[in-house]
Amino acid sequence: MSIQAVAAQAGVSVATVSRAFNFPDKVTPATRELVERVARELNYLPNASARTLRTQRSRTLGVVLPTLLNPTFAECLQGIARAAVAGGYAILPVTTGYRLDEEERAVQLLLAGNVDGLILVVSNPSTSAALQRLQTAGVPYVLAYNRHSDHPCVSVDSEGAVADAVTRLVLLGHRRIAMVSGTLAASDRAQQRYRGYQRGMAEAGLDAPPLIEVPFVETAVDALCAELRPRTRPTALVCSNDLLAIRSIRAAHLSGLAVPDDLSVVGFDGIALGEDLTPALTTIAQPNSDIGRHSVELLVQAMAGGRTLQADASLLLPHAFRDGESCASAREDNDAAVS
Amino acid sequence: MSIQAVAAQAGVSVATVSRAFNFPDKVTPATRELVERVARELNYLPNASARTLRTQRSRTLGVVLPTLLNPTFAECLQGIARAAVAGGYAILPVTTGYRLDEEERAVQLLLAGNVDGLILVVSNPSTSAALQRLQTAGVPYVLAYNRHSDHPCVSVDSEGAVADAVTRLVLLGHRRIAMVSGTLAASDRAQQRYRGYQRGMAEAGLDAPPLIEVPFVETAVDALCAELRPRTRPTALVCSNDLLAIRSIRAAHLSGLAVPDDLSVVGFDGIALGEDLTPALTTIAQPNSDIGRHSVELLVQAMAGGRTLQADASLLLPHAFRDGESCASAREDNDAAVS
DNA sequence: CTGTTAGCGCATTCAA
DNA sequence: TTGAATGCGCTAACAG
Repeated sequence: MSIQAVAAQAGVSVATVSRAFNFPDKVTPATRELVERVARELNYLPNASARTLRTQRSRTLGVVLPTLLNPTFAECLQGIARAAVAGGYAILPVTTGYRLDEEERAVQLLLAGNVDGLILVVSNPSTSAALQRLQTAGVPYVLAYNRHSDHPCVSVDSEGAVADAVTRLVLLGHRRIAMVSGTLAASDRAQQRYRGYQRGMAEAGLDAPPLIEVPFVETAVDALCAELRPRTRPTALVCSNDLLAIRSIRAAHLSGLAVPDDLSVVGFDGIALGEDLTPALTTIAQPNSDIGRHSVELLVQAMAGGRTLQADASLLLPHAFRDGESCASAREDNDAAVS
Repeated sequence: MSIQAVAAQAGVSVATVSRAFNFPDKVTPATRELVERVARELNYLPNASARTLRTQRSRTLGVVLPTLLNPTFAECLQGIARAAVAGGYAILPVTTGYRLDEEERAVQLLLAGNVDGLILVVSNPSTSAALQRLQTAGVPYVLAYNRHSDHPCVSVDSEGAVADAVTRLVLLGHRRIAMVSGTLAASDRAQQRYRGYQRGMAEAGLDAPPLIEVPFVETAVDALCAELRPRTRPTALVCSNDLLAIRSIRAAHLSGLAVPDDLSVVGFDGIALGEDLTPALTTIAQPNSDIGRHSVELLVQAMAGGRTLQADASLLLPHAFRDGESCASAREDNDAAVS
């Protein structure tokens, strides 16, 4: 069903049909209605490829995310989708599974698909070959969650947030506070959060035990259990994301520890699911949906001006410490337990 | 960066460049390498829109899902993505938020985008206007999770699975078994699962209390709490999906009930997260990733033959009762509690 | 093995 | 206000 067919059936030229759709004001109300009626009857849909080819714009935004199995990114994507539709854009989401080669492949795919701009969560902005490509291609983009002074980013102050969380735990009487993180090398957020942990511990004058580093994708509850052995176990765990926090709680249970009585657990991300858990997850909540929304708005705004986004357009969104039930005061006998 | 530029730079015709990419065997190794080198130097990417317009195929599959906030569909999408890549297809996922108008809008968008085929989870195959459109458009499609004798579907026997689950609960000594479901009208799966519940109860000679129906999207833990009031409360809950099961466990906790000691909870879906929870979710596990994979394979196979998929190609995949910790024998005093 | 050329469906000049 | 004609980038005849 092409514009030709509609034009023929309506007894007008293809140009008129095109105008009736794109500039309704530029045709007589009579002809417009005629065209619309015929189009409807014929089930006509403007061909997106042809339109993109002709106009050199697709009104589509590419979205590159690590995974949708982490609700954080699913929530963000929903924010992106909503804002994109509102701005008259479609989205084309792709996941990378935290793999660099996939990151590059994704950007390549999206570029070939003529997206007008990109929103991406990359492993590490400093070293991302995908970003390099984008820069040279001159395609507007914005990073979400990532934080880097050379790129336009929409993020939160992960480092400060974690440092604050550590301070809270210290105020609750905790001394042995450990951090659980996904593979540091695979995520600049993990690195920032780890720095925040180190800073918080240092400020409290506490020794930071070695980072408990586990894979992002697999469950690794067993590995976590190993870290909760009685003699050396921490009384509080700061987790680099909510999924890890959930697994840590599981590991505690398997190790015979009660949360929060024997072990406090703090997450990071603020996934909605966390509030429905028992114990409800105590976490540093990011405005995931808003991160998506703002990313779109920044991008669309820049594109409207025919510009690419610059680093100085970066946005730092507020986070919030969300009090749940997975965190409590250190018990007296905990000190005994670890000594 | 167009094929023209590459051709000029390499000193060959555009046809040769095209061949070098699409039929490497049809050009001399020398020219192929030349073209490849030049293309790389120029950062050339074949324009997908132009290619689609010309060939009338996009090598893209549209995917219509209710939401990605339910990990079930995120897991399925991952299966789809993996299989699609393996088959040389890209995917274009869209969510509908369980809304019919969005369902139709999504199909429209994808059709305009020239997808070669669609995988969709619709509200109700019988009444879906979107499906109607697809049929008349003659575009190949397959339904995932939905089950209907007039359409090609990849699904599990939800009804039988829930009936079996009820039987298991009865064997554990439960008599007051209630069902928690999302809005029935918004999902044929919910309807099938409810029928399974009714059948299971009937077969056990038990009275089925009224369905506890809550919204799909909101949390509705409060509403669930209301259903757990002492005098009439069930001793076991069969939930139409894992998210509802999680919320039910939360509601139990808020109501002062222990799971599984005071209340058994069975979910449906088998989301990976469920295994990391405490208590680990007892659930009817669907092979979410496989549902996605098989959907793609069926579709790709049909498209390769230039056909649309017919209802008789439908696949019924095996489900499994996954034993967790949210389910236990009915306690003696439970009968006292409800009497 | 390689080049020339037409046309996919559409938006957009330029004329009328 | 409308129509005719051009070309976006590419692939697929067809010719050489």
